Amino acid sequence: MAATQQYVYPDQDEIRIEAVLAALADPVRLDMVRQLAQSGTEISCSGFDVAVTKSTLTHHLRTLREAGVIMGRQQGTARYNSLRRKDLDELFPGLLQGVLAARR
Amino acid sequence: MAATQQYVYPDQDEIRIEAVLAALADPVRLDMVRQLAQSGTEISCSGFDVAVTKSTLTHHLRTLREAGVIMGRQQGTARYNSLRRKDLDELFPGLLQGVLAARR
DNA sequence: GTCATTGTTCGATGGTTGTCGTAGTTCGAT
DNA sequence: ATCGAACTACGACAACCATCGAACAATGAC
Repeated sequence: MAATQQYVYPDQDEIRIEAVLAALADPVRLDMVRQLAQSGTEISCSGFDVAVTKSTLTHHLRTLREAGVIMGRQQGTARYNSLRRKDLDELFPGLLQGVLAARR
Repeated sequence: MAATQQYVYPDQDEIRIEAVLAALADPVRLDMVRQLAQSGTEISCSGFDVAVTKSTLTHHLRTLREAGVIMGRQQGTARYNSLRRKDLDELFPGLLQGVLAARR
């Protein structure tokens, strides 16, 4: 199922800081978040520049989604992912900014 | 060895964001950091209010120390731990603030 | 319909980690 | 010098997790 399935995203008040931190702690996922933040737009699954297989990428996207870090929009066979920046900034003001300020 | 041993702390420029995030992602460690931030002072190992055994506490303190989140000062048999707030704020401005803003 | 593209799901696997109990070490006080 | 208090170190164990390959599902194009 490449597309039809509808995912459940945590409401803003269901986002837990521990889950967000754990999601951001992995190098691959942190890189994905950086790419999302830097692009400022949506990125399709295949659009991420990461050195893992498709199935591993799906795993990371699910982790980020369930933590409340990203949202997904379906279009055709493609799924476009975007940062939940507003939700995160409201809940944890400064967190994303601080994380993204880290030198790579 | 309760005291004599000198630990090596990462220099500020050796602190990696991934390690900091992983250190903060654990509920017990996050709670310890919250206690440090709220108290504004040092807390001895036995001064933390956590529901784990001493050996587990030592493990968490080591994780926080090696990630660059805390420093330790030896005095007698006690080790006083403090937040490396200045180092973290300089490296990742807003991160600590955002994490601490999270509702418990 | 057939096929390529896109993404998910399902084991399996190896590595990491949080937890504990036990033992050991250092320091200060008696 | 003996004792207790404060931590640390080590081994063990269960749980979790990042990774992959292979198989599957849905969409769009031909």
